[in-house]
Amino acid sequence: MGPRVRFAPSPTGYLHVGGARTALFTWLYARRHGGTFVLRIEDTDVERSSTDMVAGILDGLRWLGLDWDEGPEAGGPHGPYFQSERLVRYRAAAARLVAGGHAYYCYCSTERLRDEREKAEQCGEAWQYDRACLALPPERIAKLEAVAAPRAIRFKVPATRTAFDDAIHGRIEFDPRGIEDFVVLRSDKYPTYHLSVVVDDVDMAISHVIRGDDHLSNTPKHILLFEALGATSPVFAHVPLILGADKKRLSKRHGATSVTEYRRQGYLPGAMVNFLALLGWSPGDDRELMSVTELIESFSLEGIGGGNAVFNTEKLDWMNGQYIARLPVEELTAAVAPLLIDAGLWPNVGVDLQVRPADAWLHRLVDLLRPRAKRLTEFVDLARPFLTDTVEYEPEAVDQHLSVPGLGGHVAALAATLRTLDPFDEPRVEAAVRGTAAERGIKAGVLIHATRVAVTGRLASPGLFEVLVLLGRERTVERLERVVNLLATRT
RNA sequence: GCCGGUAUCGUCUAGGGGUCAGGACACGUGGUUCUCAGCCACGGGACCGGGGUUCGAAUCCCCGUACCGGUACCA
Repeated sequence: MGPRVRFAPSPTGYLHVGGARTALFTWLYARRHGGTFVLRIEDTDVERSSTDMVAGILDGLRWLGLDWDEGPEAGGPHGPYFQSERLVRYRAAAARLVAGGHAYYCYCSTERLRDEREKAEQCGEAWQYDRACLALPPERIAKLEAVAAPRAIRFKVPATRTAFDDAIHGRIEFDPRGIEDFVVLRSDKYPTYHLSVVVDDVDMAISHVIRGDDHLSNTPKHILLFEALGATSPVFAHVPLILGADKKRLSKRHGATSVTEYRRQGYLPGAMVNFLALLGWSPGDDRELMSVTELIESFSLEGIGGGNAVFNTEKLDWMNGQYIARLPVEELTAAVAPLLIDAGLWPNVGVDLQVRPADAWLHRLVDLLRPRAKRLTEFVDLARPFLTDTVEYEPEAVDQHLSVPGLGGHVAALAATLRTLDPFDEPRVEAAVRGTAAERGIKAGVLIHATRVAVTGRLASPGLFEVLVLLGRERTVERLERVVNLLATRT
């Protein structure tokens, strides 16, 4: 039996990169050890949760390739996997705690608690629940019950020290005096986070809890609950948080925080996974570009560092570029095509494509463009000159390369040569361009640059001869002649 | 405030009582070249501060500082 681990997001927002990384670590751990990855939706906060958010989170996980063995849509023997459907269990557990003397009813009003806290705060002190309801006389309780006074259930924190060995941080101890008698079941009969996680982790037989560092301080409460419920605590591993460039907790201010957003911006799931895996975790050697298989093989909780990590978009960009460079053409094209379609650039091709297989041509284009793209979305702009016949000339390009004296004649000569060139392949096109330049007594570079501007309108493009061949003879000649005319009108 | 965590190039990190403190991103220089990108080579750049322990500390211990998290009838 392998370990049972879980990822338990609350659907109050989209899948955050921090959550995604926690999910990734958890998933890697399960896959590494032949365990079970459970997905549980913590939607007890009905007000803030929504089914749209759930769908978004599932989509995000699927996009990253993090498949779950048990959970929404997958089912499993420990369901239901939505906390909102498990309320009876929490209430039963809370009742059991009361019955066992581990918890007690609390009738204190939120106003009173708030006032006490404020009062203490004014004196610069922290206030902890004073156990006012722990020793309520029976007749007082009877009276309160008679009027059905709202009551919450508080956990009676024992005076023993709690300690545990965190898989990432090592031994951690807590003084019980720092922990107040926290509420486990609210007066509205909804559980607090502490109760629901523990009950669910027990029910779902979770062996390892891998979660964000922000839960480290809650862990003693959870351990106390596991004990009170008669269960053994799972192994805990608290992974450090992801910060923004200013070392503050990553938030909208830092730009994109949801994986959906990164997907939209043109990042490949493989790159995202690879990048996230290396944020806070290291295989122990110098490897950086790692396939999912390699990640699984090398993953261990010990490899996770103790400190928070800054989300470095530049490195993500680099890594994405690496993935774009390595992805098989078919896959890359399949990923890019929808973007071209959305931009209205495809299918929308010139005459040449009537005789060429369109997909093969697109493959060549994508291949030509890929070393220049860090994100998929960049393909749209890069591909534009190839997919539309309206050449937009960049002013600087025109200034720099089309204002050469006598250029019209040179370009016209090149157009004439190319018109009859057959076959129209790279070596011949190159020879034609260089030959024309030589005949006309100008440097090849001058003609090359002018031609580039003529056919793409831009200062930069892939290698010119490859561009011309891909464009085809007719479109090349047509664009060259357009420039010849342009230059003629100008002078 | 109290409790907990963390601290190696700007960033992600490896390492760990004796190393030229290694790699990657970013940056700089050069090469390839028709431009850009890419690719290749080279370069600058770090052990938070102070005390201990030790022949020797960046590494172990303590204190401090900074940052992060928690301190709710949020999760």
